[in-house]
Amino acid sequence: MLRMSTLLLRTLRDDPSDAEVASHRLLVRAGYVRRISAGIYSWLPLGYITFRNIERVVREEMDAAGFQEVHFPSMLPKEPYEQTNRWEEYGPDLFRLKDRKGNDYLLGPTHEEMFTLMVKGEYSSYKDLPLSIYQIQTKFRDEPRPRSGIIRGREFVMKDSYSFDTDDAGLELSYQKHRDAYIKTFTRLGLNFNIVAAMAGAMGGSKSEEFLAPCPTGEDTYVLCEKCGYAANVEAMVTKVAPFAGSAPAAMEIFDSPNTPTIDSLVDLLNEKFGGGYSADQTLKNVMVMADDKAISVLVPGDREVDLKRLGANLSGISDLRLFEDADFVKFPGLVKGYIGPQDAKKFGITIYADPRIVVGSHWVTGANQKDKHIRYVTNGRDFEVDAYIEAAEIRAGDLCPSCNEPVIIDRAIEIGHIFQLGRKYAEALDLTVLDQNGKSQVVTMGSYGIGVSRAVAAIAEQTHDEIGLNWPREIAPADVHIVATGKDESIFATGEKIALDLEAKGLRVMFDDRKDPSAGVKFKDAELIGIPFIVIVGKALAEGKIELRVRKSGEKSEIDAATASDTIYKTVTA
RNA sequence: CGGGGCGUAGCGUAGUGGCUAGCGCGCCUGCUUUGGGAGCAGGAGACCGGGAGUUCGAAUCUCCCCGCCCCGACCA
Repeated sequence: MLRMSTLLLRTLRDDPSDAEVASHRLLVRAGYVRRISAGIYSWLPLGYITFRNIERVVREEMDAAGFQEVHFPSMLPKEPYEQTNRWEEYGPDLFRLKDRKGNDYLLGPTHEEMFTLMVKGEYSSYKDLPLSIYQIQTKFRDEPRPRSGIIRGREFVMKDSYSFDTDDAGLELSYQKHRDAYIKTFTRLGLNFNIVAAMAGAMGGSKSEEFLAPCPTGEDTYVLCEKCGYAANVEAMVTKVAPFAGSAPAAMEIFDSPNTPTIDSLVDLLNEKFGGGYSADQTLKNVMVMADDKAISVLVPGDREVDLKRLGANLSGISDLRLFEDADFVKFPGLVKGYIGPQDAKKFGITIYADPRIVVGSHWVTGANQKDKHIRYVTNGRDFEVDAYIEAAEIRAGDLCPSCNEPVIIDRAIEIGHIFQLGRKYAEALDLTVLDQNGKSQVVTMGSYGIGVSRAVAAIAEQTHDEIGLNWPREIAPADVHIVATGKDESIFATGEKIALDLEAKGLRVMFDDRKDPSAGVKFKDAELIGIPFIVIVGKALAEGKIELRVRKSGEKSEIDAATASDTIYKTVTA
């Protein structure tokens, strides 16, 4: 039993000045967490109970799926991370330290290397696979910007799993098993979530999906089709286009266009010159980008910007992307800033990437590669060739869903889980092989799967709180029932105590506000703030043999008989 | 890393060169009170983020440093 008279808990009446998002504000006010440093938090008793409840649910679901739990140290030697090149690649996000002999260590940001080596150390036959193992572990990442309380911390707890298979079909199966286990886990945690297509990107590998908990203060933006349920990370959103249906255009025609530095000014000029009917989406923007010191041109309709994040995610093998600067234009004298068109790109030796909307046969108004001149009827396939189509244009609400053609919305969410088909990147780097049926060495293929356990505390708080406080689903709440004793009569406290003990005997978890001093109002406010799902009030109604039972979520109140209170409460709670 | 804001008691804050740094919450003692953050009386708690400087005098002005929050870049 949690007794409030002795519980290490001090609720705050005012919002802490450094907290903005609801979960952070309420978790601090209700005495669940305290900030130690930027992105580093301590858990007080209520918070730690809640955290462990979530951890327990995650563990139970992983075990139920047949995954085995292991545990690695947080502090790890540099060498495995050098073998996979991540000692370098991770850059300043990696917490590094040295021992007294000057050897390098790191605080693990994620544990692919260690898991791979563990399997390598124990297994060497295809008969041992498939295998899925996991740990629940504190991770360290020196984030450039920790924020939103425990949503993005520098120290956080993650459940990370890894699957090991001999072939792609096996990996797909392991991936699906994790996907199913994640669905069960998040459903049990009471979270609303969408599974969205994501880019595997920096982790290497192919298929990847994110589990996103929608919430207005979330930091991830994603695309959602409310009609068919299609959901995708902005980077992974696919543009659906129809083939060009119009008639063949006239030959290219150059025209004067002084003082038209922007698309808007160009559209105005077009309408003035050619009698109206032009809009920005008929113009073609040639965005020059430096991709690891190679100049590329990205074509997008004039009404859209290039989204460098999308471009980067869809261009494989490029580590540094930036827009052309003046110094770059100097290196390409043929490119007239503000008047670039794709029709001469071959001459300049520039690779052309195009948004899928630039379909073969479509014609565009674009720059004439001469100062103060534009050109129209520039036709894809006739006047220029696209080297590769790429998803690089910005995504907007109202863009069409690639699976059902309805307009999509853009929504915000907290990322609570991520599943990847990693492939053989780590197994190759660390030489994890098994012998197959023919006695031949096979490189193992891997999947990697994460759940933000500490982050889930905040995500659930975000999705379930209301104006007056936290509001936990029963399974993860710090207790099932919060009994408030209020009044001066000793029988009130004795009755509260009796009900608490009865409920505990029935297997419920109880928090008992047995404090003598605080007034009724204080106790009610605290109970609402703390957010245990059922609140029982033993107070002045006891004189008439009544006790009040409240449901935190709905605010519903009922009077029950004191004599049979624990039975009634038990039934209501477990209903 | 760029832009903006902030740092005064456990929390929220007032205080733009002048007395012993003020108030609310919380905390301690006593009395009263007990169904919506009670009342009265008394009390404890602050090297005003740190350092250097200007000044007769600095929380207040100047410089440097540190820390924190928000937006962006970046990232689970």
